[in-house]
Amino acid sequence: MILATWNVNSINTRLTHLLDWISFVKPNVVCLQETKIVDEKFPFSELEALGYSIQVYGEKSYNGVAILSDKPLSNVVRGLHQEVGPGSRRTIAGSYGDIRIVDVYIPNGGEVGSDKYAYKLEWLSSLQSYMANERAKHENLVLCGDFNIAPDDRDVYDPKEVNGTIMCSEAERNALEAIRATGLVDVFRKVHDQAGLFSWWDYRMNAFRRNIGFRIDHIWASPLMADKVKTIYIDREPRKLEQPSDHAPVVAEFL
DNA sequence: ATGGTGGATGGTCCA
Repeated sequence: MILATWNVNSINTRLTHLLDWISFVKPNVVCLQETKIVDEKFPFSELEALGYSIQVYGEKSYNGVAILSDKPLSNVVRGLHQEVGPGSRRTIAGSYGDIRIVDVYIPNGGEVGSDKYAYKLEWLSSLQSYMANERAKHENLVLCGDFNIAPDDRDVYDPKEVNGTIMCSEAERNALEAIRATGLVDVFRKVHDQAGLFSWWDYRMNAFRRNIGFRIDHIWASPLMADKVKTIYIDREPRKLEQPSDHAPVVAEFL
């Protein structure tokens, strides 16, 4: 089973890249973030033509998540707990056979100490309780998406430069660790331990060419599920194209 | 401290 996660930064602008990439990689499940589109306007037909069933939870201009799957998901849940409304369409979950999949777009957080940062930490706390509940219910569980947090020094281009700033602050990393401690494994780190493997590069300052990046897009799984990983990689190819998303897709294959 | 770029939008906000 091949599962991918990709922050596309607008499904409309990235649709051609997404269709080409999916046709090449042929994932069974694709978790998308930052679709930036209301559900009625999602490009269903183009993706259905590739054989995918689609579940969406979007809003105008900002945020928005979706899951594409080659067989329909069951028990789809939108949002964390009871939250509704704009600014919060960041989570969609569903069951692919006996695998529970949770797709998240964790808030960016602006700058450390800002209102947005406080919101990010609150949101992470809410995700922790959500995931504790999911973990209690599902033996095979995947949490994936744009976490907007680089877990450790290997996941940033220059720890001395960025530790303590957004995506790399102690409070964010502690909150992320608390979510992991509900019973999940960073599948990428189960396979690769080297530094400098990033999933996001700022559009500015030729950051991609200079590999000034961060590993903030993740696939986490419950232990038995993580044990079944065959390969996991970050696909930098789409980031090299004209008009790319600033994020690269992450792909995992499970036996 | 600022600004560098890109998406949605039609002013700025967000990342």
